[in-house]
Amino acid sequence: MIALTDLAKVMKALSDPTRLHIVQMLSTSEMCACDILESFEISQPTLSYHMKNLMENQIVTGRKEGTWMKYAINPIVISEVIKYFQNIDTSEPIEIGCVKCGGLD
Amino acid sequence: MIALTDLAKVMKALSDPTRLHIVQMLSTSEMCACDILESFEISQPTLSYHMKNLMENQIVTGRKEGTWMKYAINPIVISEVIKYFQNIDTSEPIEIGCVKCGGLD
DNA sequence: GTTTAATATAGATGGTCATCAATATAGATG
DNA sequence: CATCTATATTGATGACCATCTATATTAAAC
Repeated sequence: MIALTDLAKVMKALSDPTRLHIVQMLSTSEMCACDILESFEISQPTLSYHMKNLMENQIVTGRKEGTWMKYAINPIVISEVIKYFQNIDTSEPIEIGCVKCGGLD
Repeated sequence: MIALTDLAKVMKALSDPTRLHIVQMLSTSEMCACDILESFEISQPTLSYHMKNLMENQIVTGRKEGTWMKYAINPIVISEVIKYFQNIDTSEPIEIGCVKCGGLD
């Protein structure tokens, strides 16, 4: 199971609409930076900054091919994130009742 | 499907270790603020700030019971988050090849 | 080897965030 | 109503973020 601090970093990396959109684009195919850039209204350095962020948090991988940088999703981290949220989702909310305020009876 | 801008807000709300931990605690039972507070080394106003954040982003619900505020997970938003990631995960990465750099011939 | 194309880095800037101490509100209880 | 308890709001602060322009690096191509 992924550590909470690491998960928080992954979430922070995904807390920007531009990066979320990039991840979505990469889910269907590996892409180079130049092609990703065309889909956005941001400058080239800003895209580079976003890609660095996504790579540092293991969300995407990058490989150099000549002058191009080809980016792809890292499915391992994605499935770790899914595991965490499925764990949240499937835990039946139980009425335990807290120490001070009671709750059930 | 949830909009990317809304999803980004949810992700931002979940990009803090304290809030992630709170969500994890709430996954097993509804809790009052006072009990949540005991698990952390933060001040009461800081917890209140985090809970407001989680509520504004629909991640948790809150109901007043006397002086106590009882918080619970909102499973709907959690499942929306899961949907996004599953969509990323299950899309087979296809080598499409970009306009400029080719890829597959 | 000079030019051109793709990407990265540096520096600056306005904005947002997590936190705290202090104070306010709201409800229960004597 | 005075008091105590639980929670919320306010105002301040240092840290981090997304973005830009300008510049550097890297690799291909001529």
